[in-house]
Amino acid sequence: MKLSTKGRYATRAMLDLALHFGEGPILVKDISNRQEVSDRYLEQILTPLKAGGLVRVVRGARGGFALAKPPSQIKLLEIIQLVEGSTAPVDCVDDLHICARSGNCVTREVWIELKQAIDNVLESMTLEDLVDRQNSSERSK
Amino acid sequence: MKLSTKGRYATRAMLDLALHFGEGPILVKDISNRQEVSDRYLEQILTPLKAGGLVRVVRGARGGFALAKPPSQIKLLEIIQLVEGSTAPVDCVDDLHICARSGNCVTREVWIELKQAIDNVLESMTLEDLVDRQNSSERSK
DNA sequence: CACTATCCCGATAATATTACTAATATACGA
DNA sequence: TCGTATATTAGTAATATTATCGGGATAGTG
Repeated sequence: MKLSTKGRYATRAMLDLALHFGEGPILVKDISNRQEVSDRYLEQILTPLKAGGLVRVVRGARGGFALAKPPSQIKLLEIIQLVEGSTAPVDCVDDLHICARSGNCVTREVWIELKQAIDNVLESMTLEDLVDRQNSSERSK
Repeated sequence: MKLSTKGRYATRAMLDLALHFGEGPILVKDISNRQEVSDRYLEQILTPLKAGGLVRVVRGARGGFALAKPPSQIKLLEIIQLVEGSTAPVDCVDDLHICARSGNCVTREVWIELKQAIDNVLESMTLEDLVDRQNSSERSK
């Protein structure tokens, strides 16, 4: 039940962009430096986020990445789904036909409930929530 | 966020044992046949469940595996934890020190909430619940 | 226009995990 | 003491993940 680095890095990169929202294009290199991850790898992770319309890109000199929408309109679930695919803990949750047993499999029902619990958390949280938390934890130092 | 086959097979094997609770030792081979998984691999999966005290073993002729407690006293969370380790989606949830950023990392708080949501579901469900569901879905055929 | 900054794309290397197999040791019961 | 069954340990093939690299496309800048 581990989240891969894609999901973690993507979330951190998006939070980074949210913290700099409104400042124009941000360099991948700046994000990767602040977040201490490989910039080449981060590029790959940003690609599906661009394709999914969560970030917009300015190419060429003075280019970079920026959120395509305000942080309040980006749910964590969207980020995770774009880089990791479904949050289903088992594939049969999304596609009944990959396992002949799915029709009357009681464990499948458990995995469905699990997915719903996960989605509830990630659906209810936006980048703005993270920004707020970050700010208030900074202030309390 | 995928559950490995260990978690899935272990859950199904334990449900199988629960359905045969009270019938004495059950052969690994019988479980693996019914559940259509490799018996060699299933043995490996049962090992941590034995170590964790969820199943008891009778070696030698007429041996096999059986639940160590009634199905009502075995939570799915215990099964998953024994074969997969923690349900934490990211390692820093269990051990703050594996990442220097953990001290003031807001994404970590999200992963903590996620783990709690997962545990809530798995904690509230026992093997008996699964047996009941299975029986009532059988009857409704 | 030439130059440079920046993202884009495809390939692939390195590593880790998963799923499974093999062989041998050990225990129990008749 | 023999046959049946699990225990234990080591090995491995397949796959997925993580990360790197080279070269190319694009857009500002002077």
